[in-house]
Amino acid sequence: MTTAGSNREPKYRRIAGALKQGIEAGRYAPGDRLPGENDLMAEHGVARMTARQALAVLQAEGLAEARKGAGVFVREFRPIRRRGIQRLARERWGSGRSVWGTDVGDRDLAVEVVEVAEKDAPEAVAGVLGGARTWVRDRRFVLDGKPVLLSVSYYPAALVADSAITRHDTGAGGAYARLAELGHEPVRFREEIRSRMPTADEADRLRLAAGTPVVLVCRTAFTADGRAVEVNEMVLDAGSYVLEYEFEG
Amino acid sequence: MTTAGSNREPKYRRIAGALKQGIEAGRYAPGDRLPGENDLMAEHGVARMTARQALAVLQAEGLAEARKGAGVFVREFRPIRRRGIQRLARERWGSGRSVWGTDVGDRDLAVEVVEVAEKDAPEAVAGVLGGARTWVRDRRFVLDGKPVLLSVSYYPAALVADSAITRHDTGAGGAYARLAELGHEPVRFREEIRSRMPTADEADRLRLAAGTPVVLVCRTAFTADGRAVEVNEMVLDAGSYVLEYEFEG
DNA sequence: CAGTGGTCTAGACCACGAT
DNA sequence: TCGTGGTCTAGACCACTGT
Repeated sequence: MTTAGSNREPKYRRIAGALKQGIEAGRYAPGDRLPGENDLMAEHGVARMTARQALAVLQAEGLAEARKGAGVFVREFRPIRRRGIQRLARERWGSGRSVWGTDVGDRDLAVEVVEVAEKDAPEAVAGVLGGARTWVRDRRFVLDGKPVLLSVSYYPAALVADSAITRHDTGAGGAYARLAELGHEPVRFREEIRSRMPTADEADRLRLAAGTPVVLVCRTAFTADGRAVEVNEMVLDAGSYVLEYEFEG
Repeated sequence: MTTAGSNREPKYRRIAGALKQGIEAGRYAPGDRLPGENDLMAEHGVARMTARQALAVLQAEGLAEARKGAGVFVREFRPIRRRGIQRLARERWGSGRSVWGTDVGDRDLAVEVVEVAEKDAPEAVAGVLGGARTWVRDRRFVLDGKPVLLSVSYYPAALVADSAITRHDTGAGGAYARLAELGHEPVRFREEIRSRMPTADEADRLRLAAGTPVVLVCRTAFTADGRAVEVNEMVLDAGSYVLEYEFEG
């Protein structure tokens, strides 16, 4: 087969490429349904598995999303902005004028408290906090009905045992206000960031489409005298967030 | 088929799960070869496509990597640490004691200059810099022979036209030193971070295995009077980096 | 060279979503 | 109910890697 000319690109890639072009050219807008397996089989004269492979490429790249019994649809990207320093963010310099324009989000954010319990922290966290015995606050953040963030916070048990941090509702000002009242106000923070594909559990709890990575943010909060009083491990839906940090050279 | 008991997990997932367990349990160490398609077909009595699907799961999750003609291998994760504020990073508080232990990297880092040219910047960048006419520095960073970072920097053409920023070698201290000499020293920075699956071109230029996301970092540098003098768009291999930021509340 | 993963076919049955 | 994507089979040929 294959008349003259070297066609060394696999069929499924050619098909995927054609679909991608269609998306970029705007022939398929975000939310639109793409041609289905049967359409591609007929149009390109290929077997079902080949058509599937083509659609799988778009899904793996995060461009499309399959809905069982309905079709494959073009995905949308409307992330929310998370600022490292909220206080400074409102200063005059450089305000507005961000490269990735995103809604600041006055949307409906719900916080589900999954669990609050006294537990041993993982080894790496225990090393930072100076002891394994911790109170753990496990929460999930849901934006407009879509889960976007899993958050697990660890506090040294000896420090917070008698505070509202051990209860579902930490009260006004949250855990940091309670730490401050205890004489351990966090004033400095370190955030470590990486990204990878989600585990099956993470994909489930964040309801992630295939082809969506997660961003891992690990925040450590320090008091003025350098003691670590909180480690917060967060798992973010990468399609829902843009992180922002500002600092001086 | 399927003797008693509801086995509603697809075969390929069961097989993938078994392989994952093997990795977690250490039966397959990083770099080891996993059972191949033929092995899985024989062991589980399935068709080739099904065995492939199982192996595809591990690759999509970034746990394994296929090498044509050789096999599928367990991947390793040894990222390098990139600090937002190098100066402050050496202060006493909180030094050491990071949650994700990673080599600070005294490894061999090569910088390839792909292109230095005067060009129109993309619309979003032009908006930040206050004009589309820019000098563009396109570079690729290679660590121990493995590409880890693509970097494209934009500078207002009117500002840097006569400086070494327009040449391949910017000289001692780099572009920031040249900007300082021109009276436009960058003193404040904003970095915006997101993550997604790579485009085919990015995967190619970073030699990414399937199942590896990229991290996008967009840095904007401001002078003391609030003028943006550089926008640097970076594409990082997510498997090669941990980003770190420190700030005060 | 033998073995590996990569691509592809032509069927099949299923669970699910919308109508 | 009908069309969709999801899973699976049993074959096949190819290009590549290693020895």
